[in-house]
Order: sequence, then C-alpha cells, then structure tokens
Amino acid sequence: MNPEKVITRIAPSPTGQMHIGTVRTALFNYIFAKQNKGTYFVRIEDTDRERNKEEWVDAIWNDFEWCGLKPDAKYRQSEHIERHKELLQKLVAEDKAYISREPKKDDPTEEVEVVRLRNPNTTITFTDLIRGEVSFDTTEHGDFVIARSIDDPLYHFAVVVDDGDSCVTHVLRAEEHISNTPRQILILEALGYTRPTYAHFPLILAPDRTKLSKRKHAASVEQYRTQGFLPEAMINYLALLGWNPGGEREIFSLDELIKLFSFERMHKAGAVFDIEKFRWFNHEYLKLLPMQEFVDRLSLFMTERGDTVPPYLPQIGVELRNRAQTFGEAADYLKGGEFSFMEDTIPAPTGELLLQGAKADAAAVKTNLTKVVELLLEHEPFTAESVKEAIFPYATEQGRASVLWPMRVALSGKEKSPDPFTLAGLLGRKKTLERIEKALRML
RNA sequence: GGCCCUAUCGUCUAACGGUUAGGACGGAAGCUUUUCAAGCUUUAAAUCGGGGUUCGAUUCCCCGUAGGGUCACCA
Repeated sequence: MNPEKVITRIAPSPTGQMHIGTVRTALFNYIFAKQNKGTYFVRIEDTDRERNKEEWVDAIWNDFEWCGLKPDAKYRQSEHIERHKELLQKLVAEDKAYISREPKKDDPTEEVEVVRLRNPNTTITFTDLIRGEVSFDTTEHGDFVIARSIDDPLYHFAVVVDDGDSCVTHVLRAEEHISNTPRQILILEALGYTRPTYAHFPLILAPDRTKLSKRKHAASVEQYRTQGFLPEAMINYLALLGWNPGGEREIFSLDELIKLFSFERMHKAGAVFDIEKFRWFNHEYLKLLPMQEFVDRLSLFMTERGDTVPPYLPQIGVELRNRAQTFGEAADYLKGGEFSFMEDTIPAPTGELLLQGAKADAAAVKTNLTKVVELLLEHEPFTAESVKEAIFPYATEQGRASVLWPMRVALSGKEKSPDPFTLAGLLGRKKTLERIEKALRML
C-alpha cells in the first residue's frame, strides 16, 4: 500500500565497450524495479564531451537489448543541460556554491572559472541496504568542484539533478561509488531534493582480486557475445556473483530472479569472476535449448562470424552440443573438422590407423569388418540403437576393441570421433557399408 | 598514506549460537558403446590470527592481519 512507486536506473557512460559489471548493476536495478512493480530506466551519462563517442551510445542500447534488460524509459544526460545550468545558477545565487577563478588543473598557464560547492563540513550518515549505516566526514572534500564552468556541470552534480528530477527512489550501484555518496548527498541537500535509498553492490573481481577492468581482463559484454555465450546464461551467472537465494539450486530464469531477489541475501565482499563456471552455466543453458533453436541460433552466430554453416548441422546437433560449451566453441569444432566424417569427400583411413586401437592383427580386423558388413547388410531399422544390437554380441565375443575400433575408424576416418553406432546412425546404411568396404581394401 | 568496506574449500557459495561445516565450478580417480566428448559414481580441499561474550562460536564484540575500493576541473 506504499504510494511511493519504486524508480531505479542504470547510468552508464559511453566511453567504451559496456562492462559486465554494468550489466550486473543494471540487472539488479531491473530486478528490484520489477519486483516492486516499479520503473527502471537507462540514462546515458554523456557530459564528458571529450571522452564520449556516438558509437558507444549505440553499443549501450544494443548490449542491453541483447541481455534482455529492456528499460521502461531511456534518455541522455546531455538532454538536460539547460536544467543543469539553471540549477547551477540557482545554487550560486543562493550562495550555496560559488564561482572560483583559478589556474586550470592540468594546464596551470590557463585560467578557468570553476564552480565550487560551499561544503558545510558535516558528517554524512546514510543507510545502505547492503551495508547498513555508513558515515563519512566530508571535511576532507573541502569546497569541491561541481562544474567545469557555470554552464558545464560535472558528474556528481548532473547525477544528483537528474536522479532528483526523475524521482529515482533507489540508487543501486557498485561499491566503487560508496565514497562518492556523501558528496552527492551534500549537493542533493543544497538543491533540496529528497534523499533516495542507497545500496552498493560488491565488486566483480578479476582472478587477482582487483577490480575487473576492461583494460586488463575480458570484461566487456561484447567479448562474451562474440565468444558465443548466451545472454540468459550471462544474466544467471552475473546474478549469482555476490548474491544467491539460499539452497542449492543455481539455474534461475530472469522471472525467477525477480521473485527471489532480496538485499538481505546480498554479499558484502567482492566476488571473483570465474570464466570456467560461466562456461559451465552457458553449457547448461545450451542443453536447455530445444534442438531446433540451438541449430538456429548457432547458424545465426556462425553467419555473423562469417563461417559457412554445414548442411548436416541439424543431424550432428546433439553431438556438437555435448562438446561445445559456447557457440564459439561449436563453430570452432565445425571449422576444425571435428565432424568431417559427415562429408562425402573424406579419404579412407590408413591400415595403420585401423589397427591402432584394435588390439588385433590385420587378418582378424579384416574378418571382423567383413562380418560387420554381413550383419548390417539387411538389418532393419538402421538406427544407432539397432546397429548396436546387431553388432554388440559379435563384438563382445571377438573382443570389443577388435571390432569397434576399426569400425569406428572406418566410418569416421579419424582417431577421435563419436562411437561407431552413433556414426552408423548418422551416415545411414549405404555410406556405412561403403566406408567399411573401402577400409577393408586398406588392410 | 587518509577515509571507507570486506574476510567459509583454488573459485562462487550454504549455515542467520548447537551440522560428521553442505552444494556447485574446477582438480583427481573409476564406470560406460575398451577413442574423444558428454553422462554417472567416488574423492581431496575451507571457517585468516588472537582475545573476549556464552554451557557452546563460522555465526556476536574487540584488537591485529590480509585484501579491496576511493581520494579529479573522469564517469
């Protein structure tokens, strides 16, 4: 019955590829808003004209769309520049801030007129949903700069104004911002806005336990998309970095996360991003996909990557997906000839390879292969299971290695491949028999 | 360095004073259609240290130690 509607936001800056930490913060903002039937929006923080680039603005929209985190609204901070100027002037007029003529910081030969806030030098205490009460002495900040000039606001000022005007109720962001919070509260109080509720999420760490950075580590959404990770797996994995619903289940859909999320179960310490576990999650999600969808999405991935999609992809889908944890790996397997046995043009295996794992001599292998042909000549139906039924008793009798190894090599032409029955099922009777006959001539 | 935050297997974590400290990833071993992968089974592996509080501490308090974040005319 609380009349106050929850409003959350994510505020990325368009200075490069989107960081997966940004996605996680967006995710929790999204989840919390949805859980409370509130609103979640994206605001692009583009007040730094020198570092921003249009291409990164587009990348942000694309990345969020790919992740499945659709905002209820979106806008750019630069659209509000007039409002920022207005409030900057108001603050100066009220003597809560003042214009200070001083040498430019990175070029002391030049003089600038920055705007500084009159710091009341108080101790600011705020409640953090994750960390409880947090206090900072703000005297150390002095009269800090809030604008490069009277019409060029800086981050802290712009954030406070935009959050205030957008009636953001919950500022949920990463821990790196926690020591910025008191400064923003000081600005907020000077401006007279209502203070939102804060929460600071633990950081995502690299294996060396420092903040995961795009410079040093694989940390951008784009990289993982390019490697063929599924957005649903990424969402799930990211949600479980620093949070869990208790119990032993790990696979959760976005809807389930919305139902289960709570700040009480949020960790306070940073969590190391483990690519191996992420790959495991991805594999789990790959296996959850209906085969047709797996094939379609992989085909799309390969096409975008410039790879040729082999016509036999649907047939080997199950085998391929067992092996590959990501679409990227699947594409690599295909490209690397892992499934070359599906091609009609493969050369016959050498006699040496046919005997390599057979634990028997050429004469015995020849006999066994001949027998296999005989057993399969009219066997019905010709599926992996039924081929196994036809061959297995004989193989067991003769020593499985002496039958199964050469049969598998004859069918695949390779040292490593799926088992002979799967191969036969995939190839069909005609090709199966042809390849065994061909192998027989190599002995 | 100042300020702030944090601390359970290598990693992600469960336990909200009483458990043989559980699960997952990864590792190791074994099984299978004597290859590869997947799958299944088994297994090693942790409460940072020291003081308290308590009949009893992973859990509460204090002090260390270690790690991280932040200290812009970036966001």
